[in-house]
Amino acid sequence: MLNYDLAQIFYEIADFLDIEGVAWKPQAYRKAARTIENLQEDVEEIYNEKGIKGLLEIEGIGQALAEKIEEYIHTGELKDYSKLKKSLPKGISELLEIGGLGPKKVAVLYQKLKIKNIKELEFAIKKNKVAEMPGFGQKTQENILAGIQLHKHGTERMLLGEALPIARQLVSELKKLKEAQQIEIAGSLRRKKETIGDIDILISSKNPVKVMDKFTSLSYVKRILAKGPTKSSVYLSSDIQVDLRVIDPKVFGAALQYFTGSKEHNIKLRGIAQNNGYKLSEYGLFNKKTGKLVAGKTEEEIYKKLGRQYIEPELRENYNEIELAKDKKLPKLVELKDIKGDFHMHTIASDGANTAEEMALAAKKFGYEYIAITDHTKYDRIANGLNEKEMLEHAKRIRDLNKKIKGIKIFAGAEVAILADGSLDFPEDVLKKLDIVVASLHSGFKQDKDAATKRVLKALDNKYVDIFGHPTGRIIHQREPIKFNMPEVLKLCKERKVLLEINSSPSRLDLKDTDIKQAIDIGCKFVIDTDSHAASHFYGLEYGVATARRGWATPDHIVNTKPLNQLHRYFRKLKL
DNA sequence: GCCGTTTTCGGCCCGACTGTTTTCAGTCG
Repeated sequence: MLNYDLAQIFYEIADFLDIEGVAWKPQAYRKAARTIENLQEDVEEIYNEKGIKGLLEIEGIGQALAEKIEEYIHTGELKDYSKLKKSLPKGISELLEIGGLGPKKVAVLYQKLKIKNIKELEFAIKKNKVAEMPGFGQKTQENILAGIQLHKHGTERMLLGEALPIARQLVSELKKLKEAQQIEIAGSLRRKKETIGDIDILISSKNPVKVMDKFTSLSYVKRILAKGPTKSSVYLSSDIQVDLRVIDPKVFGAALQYFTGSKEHNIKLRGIAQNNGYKLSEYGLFNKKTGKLVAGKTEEEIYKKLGRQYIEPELRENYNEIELAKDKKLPKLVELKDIKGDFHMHTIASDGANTAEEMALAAKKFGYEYIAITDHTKYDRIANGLNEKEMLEHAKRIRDLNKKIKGIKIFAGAEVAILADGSLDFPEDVLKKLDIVVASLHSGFKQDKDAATKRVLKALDNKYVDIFGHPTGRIIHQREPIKFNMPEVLKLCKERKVLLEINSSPSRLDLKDTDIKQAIDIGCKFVIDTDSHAASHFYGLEYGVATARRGWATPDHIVNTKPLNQLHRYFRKLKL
């Protein structure tokens, strides 16, 4: 995929042009970068199929940028980009990553103080040089220094599964205020992105000052970045930024819509508002001519006025949802309450924390109708994987649990390792004695694309494999997804009726949203599993469901929304 | 640099907060 590299280059060009003080072009480059980054197809394929014309069809790509993409496809280089890189020093774009520093200030620092990177900036601050610059001052200098510290601390985004509990705790604290009316989480957290940059919370209240005072004095607030009557920003002791906005109850829906984003979704929606004689902002939808408020109390009425059905937050990424909403063609997304079971979990037999019985009882309490217990196999020694004999004995004990525990069906399965050559860790005569087989990659993540594709295709061609577990093997912030040919593997899954797992573990979320969308287009089916290693992990199911929703999945795409008596349609060996 | 039911030229999302300056530019989301 050239998309990622090209997008990064366009972003960097935008930064360079910004520092040079060039107007408007940076926005155009950034817009193009965002579009390319989010594109489903590879720009190189588009170019190979339709040439420059195909590139021009992409939103935000005109003649000049299309030619640049063409140049990059042919030569792997961009002359204009190289030129810019030569004229400005290398570290300069990292200066823009520091909070409080934008292109104008960076330009001043570079031109007047010859500052080219963070190190030189720190040195200049120590000598008090920065405060003396025009437009700067003592306070600005301090803020830049604090920004440098934060930048060093790591700008890594927080996992959805880490941020959501923190946000919910804040919400419950703020709910105690009698001045607070409605209160909602907004931003990427409401859209349930896999990682979150900061937490956005909206409150409607007629007494903003009181709300802000309470918020900024919460015990886990470490530093106040800004405090005003409508907006305050703080850093928590857990090093995450929280923005709180106080909204007039009359336009709470408009604010919620605006602050939920995404940016791309909102830009598109504003354009539609403009074309229809409206102006849309966080303060409501206004008639452009009369200036009169026409909608704002709820999100629903805003979308309705703009001729759209309501769009779920998880879909608001400008992936065609605004167009489909016009014809009321958006899918009815799967919900947490639709999920009736779980096909992937571990016990103390391998690397889990609870016994099979404890897991089954907890699963029943959680509301599941059925589960499969799927411990590791012998190749995964580090996870205390079971050999064939141990697994079959384990399976018998699991099946026997059904006599003891009523009100939940317990299947005996295994999470079988896919070996480097694509063979499975257990022979077929053992696999066929298990109710459910999850096949997963736990090694060889550095294989090249061809080898990995062959390996996965061979493994999934085994007629006893029911589920492809956490397919890409990625661990967010830690391990890249394994590089196999995704469309080819998805096609095989469809043909062989292998179910794709959407793994709910917050650091996996694998398949991820965009892969799920692609798999749906190809015609695949899924299961949403928790991969629980302890009874408490069932509560992570909501992250898997959120990811499925971001991938446009409906209940019909997800096999574990089906009742127990229909499961035999999706699993070959299941005896009910 | 992009784009067009206001436009092939002249716009480009828009409002809050901060700090420096003293009426506003820069930054952020």
